[in-house]
Parts: sequence; C-alpha cells; structure tokens
Amino acid sequence: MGKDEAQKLVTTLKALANPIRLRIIASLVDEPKHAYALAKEMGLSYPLTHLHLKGLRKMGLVKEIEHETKTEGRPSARTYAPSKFELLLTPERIRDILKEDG
Amino acid sequence: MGKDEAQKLVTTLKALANPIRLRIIASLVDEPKHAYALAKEMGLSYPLTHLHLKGLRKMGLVKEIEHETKTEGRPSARTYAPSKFELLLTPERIRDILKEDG
DNA sequence: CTGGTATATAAGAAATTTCTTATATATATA
DNA sequence: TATATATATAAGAAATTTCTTATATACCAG
Repeated sequence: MGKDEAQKLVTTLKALANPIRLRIIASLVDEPKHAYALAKEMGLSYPLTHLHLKGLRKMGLVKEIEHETKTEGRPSARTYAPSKFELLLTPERIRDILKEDG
Repeated sequence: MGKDEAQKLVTTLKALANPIRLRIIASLVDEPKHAYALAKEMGLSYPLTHLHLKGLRKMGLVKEIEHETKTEGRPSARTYAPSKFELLLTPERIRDILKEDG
C-alpha cells in the first residue's frame, strides 16, 4: 500500500484550483489568523470560508497553529497558517508520478 | 495590461486537476500522438479525449507538433506533445502571484 | 439580554465540470 | 462499398463543486 500518489496529486491540484482557496493561502502567509477574521477580511460568509479552509486542511495545505494569545477570550479561537508545501510540476514529473502506481 | 496572473494560475491548476488530463500529459511525454490514438490507448471515447485535449491546448500545456510522417495517409492527422511547462507552487509564491494584480 | 466574536454543520440551490450520444466530414484499404 | 482511421462539434444528461441560508452552541462586553 501507500500508493496512489496520482490520486493525491489530483486532489491537491483540485484544492489549489480555486481563487478563494488561493487567496486564503496568500492571506495566511502574511499573517496566520482565525477563520472568522479571514471571512471578514475577504468579504465572505463564515460558512463558505470554513468550507474552503476545511478542504485546505484536509489536504494538509493549511494547518492549525498554537494560539497566539492575541485575539484571546472567545471560545477556542483556532489560528490557521499555510503548511510549508512545495509542488513542482513539469510534464516529466507528471509522467513519473503516474507511472509509480499504474 | 499583462495582468491577472492569478486568474491564469487558477485556470492552469483547473486544467491540471483532472486524472484524465494528467494521464494525457503523461502519455504524450513518452510519445507524441494523435487524439484518436490517444483515445484508443486510454480506453476513452474520441469526443471525451478531444474535449480534454482541447482544454490542455487552450492553456498551452499541450501543443500540436509537425507531422511525424508516421501514421501517414488519413485526413490531416494532428500530432500532440506536452509543452515544456514548469509550475512551482509554495505558499509564498501563491501570495506573490496574487499580490501582483490585487 | 442584546450584540459582536467565534465555532461547526446540514440542507438545498446554483453553477460548473464531466461525460455520452449523435451528427457530420474525409481518406485509405480490403 | 463497407470498415477502420481521423477530425470536429453540439446537445443534453450526469456528476461534482460551490455557495447560501438556516440551525445550534458558546463567551464576553455593554
């Protein structure tokens, strides 16, 4: 097992292939923040922001970091930051990844 | 002009975020071929293959190359090969690309 | 006790993407 | 002329993704 590198590549690309999710990553690089603050900053509803964030978290592109003791007080405020991913795609790499797992 | 690098990134990622389109690129890296041959090889209908190929061509990820004088004869057989693209994605690059064209 | 901050999720609508089927054209070979 | 090769596209069905609205919980300040 431990295969299907190809399927993982597709889901990672799908996670990235969305303007809102790219903006979320861009915003969190500058400064890690809560889903609620992110929603306000981006002019989006909280549920939509939460949804996109969930997709990014599931793919490991964004992670929850330990509380900055900044916006303190409210119920368990979760701060998010982008993971340190690096994705390099060329035709040859795509072929190599797809060949690994028929 | 020359703007909206961000939108181009999204459409490129969308073009890549599909298992069939990744398989098409992988197959064409090994050997450039016609849409028809590609469809047969992949076990897909010609119209579906043509559709995916069209999307890849539109984004410049696949290009038509000059006839190999190989499968000669039939009506204007068009041979395709992947373009030499290179896409490197990190959180910082995403931020930089999105900042260029607010 | 109301409003603002903060979380999470479900249901369904809306939009987009994906895929099939049908149509049309054209050539070379058996 | 029938078959296999080869192209292109349109119409609509099917599937998936995206987004809104509603619901529920919880804490703190005024």
